[in-house]
Order: sequence, then C-alpha cells, then structure tokens
Amino acid sequence: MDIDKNKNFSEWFNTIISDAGLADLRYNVKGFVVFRPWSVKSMKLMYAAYEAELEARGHSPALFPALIPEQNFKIEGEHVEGFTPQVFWVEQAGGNKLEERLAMRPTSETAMYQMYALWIQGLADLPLKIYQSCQVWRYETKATKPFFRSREFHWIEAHDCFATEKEARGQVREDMEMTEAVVHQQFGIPFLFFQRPEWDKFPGAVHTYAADTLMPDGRVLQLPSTHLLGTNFAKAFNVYYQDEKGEKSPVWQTCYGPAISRIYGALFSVHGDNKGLVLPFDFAPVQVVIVPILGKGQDGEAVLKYANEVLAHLLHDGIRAKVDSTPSTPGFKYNHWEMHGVPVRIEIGGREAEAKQITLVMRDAPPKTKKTISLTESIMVIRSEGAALSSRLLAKADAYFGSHLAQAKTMDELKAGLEKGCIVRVPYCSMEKTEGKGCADEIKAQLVGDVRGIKYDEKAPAHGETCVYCQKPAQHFAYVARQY
RNA sequence: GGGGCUAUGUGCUAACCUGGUAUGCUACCGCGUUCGGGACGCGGUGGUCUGGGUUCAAAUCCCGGUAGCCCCA
Repeated sequence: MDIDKNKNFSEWFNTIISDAGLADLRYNVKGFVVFRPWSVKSMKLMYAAYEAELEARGHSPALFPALIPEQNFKIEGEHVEGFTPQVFWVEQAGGNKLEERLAMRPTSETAMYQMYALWIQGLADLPLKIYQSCQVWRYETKATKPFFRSREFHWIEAHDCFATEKEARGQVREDMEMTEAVVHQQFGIPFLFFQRPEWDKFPGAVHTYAADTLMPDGRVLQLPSTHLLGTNFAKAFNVYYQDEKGEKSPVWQTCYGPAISRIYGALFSVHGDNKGLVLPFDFAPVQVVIVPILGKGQDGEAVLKYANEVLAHLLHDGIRAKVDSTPSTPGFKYNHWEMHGVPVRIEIGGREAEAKQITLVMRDAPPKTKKTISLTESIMVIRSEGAALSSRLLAKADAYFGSHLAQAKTMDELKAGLEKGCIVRVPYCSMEKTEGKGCADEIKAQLVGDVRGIKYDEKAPAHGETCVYCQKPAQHFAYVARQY
C-alpha cells in the first residue's frame, strides 16, 4: 500500500481496512459496519485473552437481553440523562406498536442490576462479579469512524458488587491491572490511566478512570474505562444485602468496559506500518504462512508435499499456519500476507525440500533478512521469534508513546505540545465542575485540546505552581490532548 | 452542532462544464505459458446509489432521500 501512517493516518486507516479485509464500509446504515473475517478472527482471540483474565480474577460470564424496557432504563437519574440522547428505541414489533418502548442497550447497567437485586440477599452472595461479551448500540452524533466510533460496537462489560467501598475501590485498581496485563502486555498498546474530571464522568458514576492511548495522528483514543459507581445504582435498583448487624445496606458497585472492536482498531493503528498490518504473534489469525516456490527448476510435487509436511508439523504443535498454494507468483503472496500482518513467512522451494529445511522471514524484519533452519528446530525457533516480534512491537509502541508525552506551564507551550501530537502534562486548577470546567472549555476553544484528567496515582504539584489557564494555584497535574 | 466535497461493474477511473452508442486499468471466469519479491497472452461476464422533475433524449441539468469522506466547533 505504501502510505505513510504518521503523515497521512486517515488515508492509511481507510486503505488498510479495505485492503486487508478488516471491514466492509458499504453497509447501508449510517455508523454500522460489517466486520470481515480477518478482523473478527483477531478480535475473537482478543476476547478470549480478556475473558481468561477476567475469569482468573473471579468473574463469571453471563448474557443479558439486548432490550431494556423504558421504565428500567429510566430508574437512575444521571444515567438516563447521559445516555438518553444516544439510545436506539424499538417501538414496534410486527404490526403492533409496543405499549412500552424498548431501549437497545447502550450499556447494560439497567438491564443487569434489577436482576442483581433478586440475586443478592446477604453477605454470602458477595462479591458478585459478572461479565458479558456482547454488542451495544449508541446513536453517536459525532463523526463516526469504523472501529473507533461506530453506532454498534463489540465489547465486554463487567459489573461487580461488593459489601464495602474499600473492596469496590480495590476492584477499580484490579480493573486497571487487568488493562495493563491485557491491553499493554498482551496487545502491546501503551496508555495512561486517567481519573476523568468531574464534568466528564460516566453518567451515574462517582469516579471514572479511563485508559487513553495515542493514535499516529496525535489524537488520543479512550480504551477501557472503569467506574466506581458507589451506591447510586444499588439504591435506585434496590440492590441491598443484609450485613453482619442484620441491617440492609446497598452494595458498592463498579463497572468496567473494554471495547474489543475499538481496541482492535488501536492495535492495528499502533503496530501497522507502511506495508500494512503488523500483528502480535498471539493475535494473528494466521501466525505462519508457508509459500511454496514452484516452477521451472523446481520439483513442484516434492515442494508441495514437503510444504504440507511442514504445515502438519506446525499445526500439530498448535501453531496457526497455512500453505498458500494459490496460482499467484511468490512475490504477490509475499505482499498479500505482509498486508495482512502475518508474523512469520516460510518460503519453501526445491532447496528446502531436499535438505528438510525452512526459510523464515519475520514480518517486521528489514528487507532480505532471511534465515534458513532445519525442520526439527522449526517449532522452537518460530515460537521464540514470534514472541520476540511481539516484544519488539511493544517496545516500539512504548518508545513512540513515550516520545509523545510533553510538559507545559503556559498556554503557548501547551499549544506547541498539542501541535506536535503530544499528550501534555500541565499544572491545573481543579477537577471540580464549578472551578475547573471553565478552563477546560477555554483550552478546548483556543487550542482544540481536551483535559483528559489526572493520572491515577500522581502527586499534586509543588506549592507555587499555577493553572496553565487561569493562573490560580494548581491542585493537580492534568493531561491535555486532542481526542477522537 | 456548522460547513464543504463526493457517489459510474469488486475496487480505481474516463465521459459531466457544453445532454445523444459509458473509456481504461484492476478484479472475476475460461484456456495456455509462468512462479526464489506485486508475471504474461488470447477470449469472456459485469456498471451510471435511490425517488422525483426538466427534455424527443439524462451518468451528465434541477430538487429530495440515503451513504461515505474531509474541515471547523
């Protein structure tokens, strides 16, 4: 494809979606896209990784209905206010107009918590940690973009209940740890976790914490967020337990929402290069593609036979491999599979067949870096080279992310940082709506920058630091970036 | 939320201004030759987003709808 990702991200993004077969954007409903096999296979692997992490940390799967009666949806005041403008409604079934409208879930609090009220009676029922992998619908009014912001997206939502605030806060920390373990360590996507300002919380939450990553065009993209819901929903949905003293108490709740379809968009945007996708070894639909070299001077039959022998060897060890024996020329196949981000290519011609060897090329290797090894050592080498490729992707992504963090004390410095595509750390007056939102509005208006929040565990600025905008004493270091 | 641009076969595109048989590449199908970095020859299938209007005649001009892209807030 040969489009410079960092200079022309939008064009790169659209081209790779179509050329690598990730999605088809021609479905005729605005903001809805068709996810094609190549992206779905990776997303299923990502779902599996995330679900394994959730279950290892005590979550159990469930599946709740996609439709929510309007009366349930309206039970928690702030939540309704926040989400109502984004809801798709079902008003008719067959030829009958429904007596009560049904919301297509934009998120599932109001579907799940009425059931939680039935399930939770006492301490023995706590903690309750449930997740579901599903799709949700939001009538987005901002410009939609496939994977990043569509009106239907695929995610996991975990909804947890605890007896105490302390446990709930502990869950928020655990959600951040899971994000680090999966999104950063496994998917290789760097991010910073921010506590969102009071004016930018999840509707109905006490606190919202969200991971922001950085796209090649210098805009941040919100990845998983976790919310301390306090007892707001519990009181509204009547989710109470009987405590040690025999008294009824509302449960403390958290919810956590990694959007797999969006994280996948971040994954290929962060790791891709000018030749196409570059996928981490564990999340590639095909980890190894075997390209047989046939033709004159080659014993075609022997080459194909050997290629299939190698394939069987790899499959037997659980490596996702395939032989590309279509009639195209090898050069065409090299480009095709590079575009698709397959981590390892094996070339097999007459020479390899005869010597029982394989020639390996890694997706991220410089041109003409090939390595010929024996079949017997192939599994070991492929596994270690695959892991090394994933590590290189992580290191490269970290380096890029790290080099796009900046600091500023003045509006001019902030402007310069934003224009370089950085996430900029500034001293800031307040995260409270009444005191701090005015400055955020001005920064947005003047510099097209968004105050994303404060870093979860960062110390307050030293005495004497003043807000980048209003010059009042700074209570926090805030992070400002252009956003999707 | 505001503004701009666009829609022709799978994709890209010519014809649009100035209305009159829709061009080329790619992909796809068939046959043959090819194959260690995007092969080639010959033959073939397939198209003007949608609804209305103007006109003898609409891909082309006008109005609405739908969808996409870009810019600004």
